[in-house]
Amino acid sequence: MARSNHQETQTVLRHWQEDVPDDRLAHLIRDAGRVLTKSLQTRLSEHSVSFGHWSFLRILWVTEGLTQRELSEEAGLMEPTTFTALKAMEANGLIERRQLNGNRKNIHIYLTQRGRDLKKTLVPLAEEINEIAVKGVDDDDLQVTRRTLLKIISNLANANE
Amino acid sequence: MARSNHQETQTVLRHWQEDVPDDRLAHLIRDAGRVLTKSLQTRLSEHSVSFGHWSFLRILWVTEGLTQRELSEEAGLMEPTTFTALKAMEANGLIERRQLNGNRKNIHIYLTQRGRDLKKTLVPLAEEINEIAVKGVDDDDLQVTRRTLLKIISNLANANE
DNA sequence: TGAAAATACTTAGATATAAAAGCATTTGGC
DNA sequence: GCCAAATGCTTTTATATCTAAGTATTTTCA
Repeated sequence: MARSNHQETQTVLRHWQEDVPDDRLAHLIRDAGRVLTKSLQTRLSEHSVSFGHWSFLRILWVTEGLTQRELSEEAGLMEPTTFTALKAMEANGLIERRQLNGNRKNIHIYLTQRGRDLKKTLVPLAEEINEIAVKGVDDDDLQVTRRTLLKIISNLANANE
Repeated sequence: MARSNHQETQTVLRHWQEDVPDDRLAHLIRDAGRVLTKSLQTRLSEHSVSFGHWSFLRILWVTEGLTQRELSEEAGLMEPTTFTALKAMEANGLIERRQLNGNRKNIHIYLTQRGRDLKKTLVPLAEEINEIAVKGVDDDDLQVTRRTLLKIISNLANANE
């Protein structure tokens, strides 16, 4: 598995060193995202946590009791995505879905002890990947990259208005 | 549709202007990729082309007759992804899958006239999105961003060895 | 030359994600 | 206080992608 993973990332790399198509920046950004996601996914799967669940755990480790909708906003994902992920996480014993104060509409999400405990195991994995990813990159360059990506997101947000 | 798209990208934006979690660079890269993909997807769908099909059209506009495996490599995607996409593209009349020279193993992919003609329509869409995305960004910053992303991909490729 | 190895495609099943539409509940204004 | 609008969750359906495993074909080499 590490093997084919390696081959795959090598392929992505070679691709980028060779031909440079017209919409290359978009393509490059997507590829980087894919490699990052896959690296995390591989490590998380050793703890039976999927990438999608990680996104919500991260938020819940900071704030429990949010509604599904609030979680969607925080995660930047659509509600059906959130819904499906949370249902699975409930089934896996990572969270509980509770209705409070007689309100039958809002569903609040709380971690189980198991979900809470995973923080200590999983956060270091993400930090490790970040360290690996940016090794040898100037801090200045990272700043520029962050700024550029934010600008791209903002430009497209306004254009899709 | 443009509306909810807008709201969604706005949500992503707000998210990034507010809290800054620990693995923020990875998250930021993925978000940028998602916004870029969605922008292209929206425009492509007006021509009944999905984003997945676009990836292969782009390659085929440069070189026809590649095998499925070669296309996978070029696109940086796994074979089942390629297989499924090409089957659908064949059904949509964008490509033809042919066996040559009595070789019953390799399948070579050719564009139909319709597939070929789409180039004039679709390439400008991608160019437009790129222009919008990088508007107001320094050329130098773009260079730095490209270099940084490449380095990230390369770092992770080596780490997954 | 015939069996083992390598190659190429295909199938099956899983995850991540979204759009659209439906249903139930709450809220706000008259 | 009631009804219309807004809100929040759920279902359905679709796309994009992967891993793992299966099948068929070609190549290699003993």
